[in-house]
Amino acid sequence: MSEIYKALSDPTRRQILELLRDGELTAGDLSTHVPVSKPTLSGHLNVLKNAGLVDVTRDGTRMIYRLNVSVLEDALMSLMRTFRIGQPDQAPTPTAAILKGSKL
Amino acid sequence: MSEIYKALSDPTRRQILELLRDGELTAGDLSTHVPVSKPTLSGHLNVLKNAGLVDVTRDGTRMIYRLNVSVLEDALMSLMRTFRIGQPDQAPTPTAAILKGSKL
DNA sequence: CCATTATTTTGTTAATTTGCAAATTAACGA
DNA sequence: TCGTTAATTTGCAAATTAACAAAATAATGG
Repeated sequence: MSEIYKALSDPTRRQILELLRDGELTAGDLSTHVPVSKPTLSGHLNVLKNAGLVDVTRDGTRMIYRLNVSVLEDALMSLMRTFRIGQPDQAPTPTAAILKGSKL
Repeated sequence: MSEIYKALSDPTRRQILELLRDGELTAGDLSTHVPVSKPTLSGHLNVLKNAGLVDVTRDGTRMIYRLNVSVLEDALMSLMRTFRIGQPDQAPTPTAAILKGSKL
């Protein structure tokens, strides 16, 4: 599970994910948009693949990469639950409710 | 902004954030729960502080650390918007709506 | 099977990160 | 100002990461 955060921690990899956001791209397509050498790009794609954030299929000589949003979604939801983000506040205890209504 | 992802990419730092989730703790408190030396812990706390994920105040000889949830919240919300997570699906085009209602 | 295209693997280097022990700083109370 | 407690900074080693060029692999078309 920790591999996802590692994968997200590099700006080049986040750029790749954003490029894939609107649809699948080949390694070569990505190469024209991401300012690193092809071997370096290939390494980043491998990190993303191992984290489950992208899926790959082959089409002839090219490799087609696509985003796997659900993995990202699960990771974010998990973080949100852990830190209680975007969730209803804890229901106040009766005592807290009384104090809140009192003059002091 | 990229510092937040970097900060989150280390498991020890995520553990620290979780420990702070339920309330503030001193560096010493954290030290008893996190299995690294105090200098190492201090380094991690500094990374979290620079990312804005924690705030610090001094209380006599101790340093009190507390979670800054809003920074984490903003980062996650930004990611969700970027990848259109937890948002209503794209409004269907008129044509798509017609096709959806048809038998084929 | 050979040439071409697309991509990955290998080998290497430089930079960054993580870890610890030892030394240092900061605040407090006697 | 000492001595004590709490935490950080410094200095250094080991591990990891990101980058590239060159070589290797895989698939296709002739």
